[in-house]
Amino acid sequence: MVRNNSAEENITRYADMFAAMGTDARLRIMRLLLSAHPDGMIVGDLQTELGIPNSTLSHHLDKLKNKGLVKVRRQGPFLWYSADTDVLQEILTFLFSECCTRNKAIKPERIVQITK
Amino acid sequence: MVRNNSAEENITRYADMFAAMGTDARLRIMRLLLSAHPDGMIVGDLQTELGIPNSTLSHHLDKLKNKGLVKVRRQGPFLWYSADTDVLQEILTFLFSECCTRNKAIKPERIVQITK
DNA sequence: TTTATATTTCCAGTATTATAGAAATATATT
DNA sequence: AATATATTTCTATAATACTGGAAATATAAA
Repeated sequence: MVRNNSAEENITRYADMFAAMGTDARLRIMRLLLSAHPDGMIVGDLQTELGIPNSTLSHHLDKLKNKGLVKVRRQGPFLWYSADTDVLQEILTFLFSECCTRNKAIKPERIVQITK
Repeated sequence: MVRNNSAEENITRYADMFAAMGTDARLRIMRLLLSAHPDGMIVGDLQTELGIPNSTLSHHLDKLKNKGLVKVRRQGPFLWYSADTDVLQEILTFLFSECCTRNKAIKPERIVQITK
């Protein structure tokens, strides 16, 4: 997929991704998937871990998938969901750019411990 | 304000902040305020710049203020809104921690150009 | 081909959010 | 006090999103 990378033309896309992470349930899903990276987790285990009804969980996963935050692969009867780290990196880079690079509102060293 | 800083107990708070940045209008507001940091901008100029009706803009600013992303100060008849960089730094640190530190799903150098 | 398990889709109810015109409030100026 | 400007609050509507039970689908195993 060819992706326009100028911040200006991607605002809506970033806003949508923030919205996708903008509920308690979905942010917890992302955290769980990151903790299980790169394998990810199957839906059933997410459900057990989070205590969310299957259909509700399925809707959340669908939204995360649609906004590009997670990927899925099937293995037999199981669906393995995993965090899309390329996209998460894009989000981090966007925020970092807006706050630290473009506008120097925040000093990078307040976010990253730069070890020499 | 004493703030619990363990990620686990702050998930809902972070989710709310992502949701606050999760619309086109509000993400554009944040970008504008960052570009005008640290002074910020008055509501009228935001309105002119973004072309949003005053009452709609006021609701968006209210949400951003409530979730802690912006601060306000009055100067005569003008309200100056500015990005709360302490809170933005918290968000960046949270994301960085989840993706890079806690789980090593993303390498830090893919986000920050570390210049020596 | 029957049965079991995993997950989604269908459907619907409820809640939340976004939008914006009009009226109200707050501050300043004359 | 009267007027002007800035911004919010009131009020309402429409749109979107969250939730979850029940039925449907997909895969595998016996």
